[in-house]
Amino acid sequence: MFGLVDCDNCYVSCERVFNPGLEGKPVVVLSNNDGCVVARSPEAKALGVKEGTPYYQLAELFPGVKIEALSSNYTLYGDMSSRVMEILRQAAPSIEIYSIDEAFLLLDGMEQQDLKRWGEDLSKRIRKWVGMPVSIGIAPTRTLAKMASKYAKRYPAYNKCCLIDTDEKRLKALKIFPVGDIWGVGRRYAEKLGYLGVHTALDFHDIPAARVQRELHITGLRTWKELHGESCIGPDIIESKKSICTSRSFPGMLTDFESLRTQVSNYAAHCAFKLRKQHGVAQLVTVFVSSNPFREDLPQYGNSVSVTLPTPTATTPELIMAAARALGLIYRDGYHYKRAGVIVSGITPDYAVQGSLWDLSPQRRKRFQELSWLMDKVNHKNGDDTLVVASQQYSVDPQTGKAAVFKNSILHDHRSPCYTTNLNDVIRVYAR
DNA sequence: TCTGGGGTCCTAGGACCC
DNA sequence: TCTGGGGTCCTAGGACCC
Repeated sequence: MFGLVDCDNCYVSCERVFNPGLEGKPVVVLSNNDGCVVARSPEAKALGVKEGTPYYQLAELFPGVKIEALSSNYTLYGDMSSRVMEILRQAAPSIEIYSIDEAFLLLDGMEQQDLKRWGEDLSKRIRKWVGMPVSIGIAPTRTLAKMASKYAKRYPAYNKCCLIDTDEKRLKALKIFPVGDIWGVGRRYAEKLGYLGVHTALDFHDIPAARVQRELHITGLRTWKELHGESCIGPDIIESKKSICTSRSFPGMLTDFESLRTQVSNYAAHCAFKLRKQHGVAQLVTVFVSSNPFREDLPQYGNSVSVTLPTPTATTPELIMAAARALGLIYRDGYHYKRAGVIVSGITPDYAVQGSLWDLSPQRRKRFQELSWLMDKVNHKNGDDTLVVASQQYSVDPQTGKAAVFKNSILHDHRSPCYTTNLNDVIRVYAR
């Protein structure tokens, strides 16, 4: 049997733990730059606030309604998440962390237990110890466990845990479950199935396997089998990523190469950091840029390019240089850039690096490695971006034409303090 | 004024190999 | 007149997830 534990309105719940005044009110959490709604409290959902709604439209869409809007605070959410995961680790034989707010439990050897009761107790414990409300689904396959967790979330009568352990319960659950809500069926597949008259999970369950394979390919067939009770979707747990991406939209728009390069340097540095953290090195650096698709009055441009490194590496200077070179290949004058990003891929473990004849000298490489290692150490101790490569803050003063320090800032005007990880933040709040 | 970020897998088609 | 067969690897695009 598999369990799926899903935090209810994860980001909003994290905020409410430290700010109980938000309880019972419509609350939303916003994306970077306070752009879009990415999380909603049940009250906000009930009002009809949709995920992805631009923040600035909330006032127009819901006039006269007081909706609490918070900037996202991923440091806080990440820390709260790891506390929940720690409890799960102690409770279940083994767990697979699926995302910041979800984990699968592998319940091997627990078939004889009263799993319904066990799940209810686990949910209660997490609520009590961490303050996080969670819904739990338990079933013979991961797809069915996901479905069960949605029932647990939707209907209070389940008492936070829904168990599907018989064919009767399975078919009953499938019957009223919208096909588009199945794990593995996205918007496109749901549309396609709709044309074929397939609207519920049971409709989907009842069509022949060959037809599923033809229309939805192998991935769709796996989902279909899972609904029949055959577990065939393996653990999706990736120890080390195959690609690492850092990208951002800018608060405004950038029009000159230097500003863009400064941003891209930052993203490359962040990719390098994440790469070192998983003890990997990357062979390929991809840079992409795009203008603002919402500004139809401006000329549009988007492009990406990849550069191959002579030797896979994870040092900050090398990745920044490669990214800057790539940016030079796709940058065009005359556009208003809204977004850029860096992707590193072709990742291999750092202990088995194949050298190249055309590479840096070993001495230079070694210095870059030591420098990167030192930066990680300092930044870990003193906070992110305490120590950066100069190009990460480079800018040209438009008045004087001289180089100046660039202050890179992402807007988050409504951010809560990092209650669990930053003492200074907490002191500041209490002082207020 | 203002519209997120980070991943994976599968498939088809082309390049290339013997 | 007439030009094979069986593979692998890579990439772009499309689907999915949170």
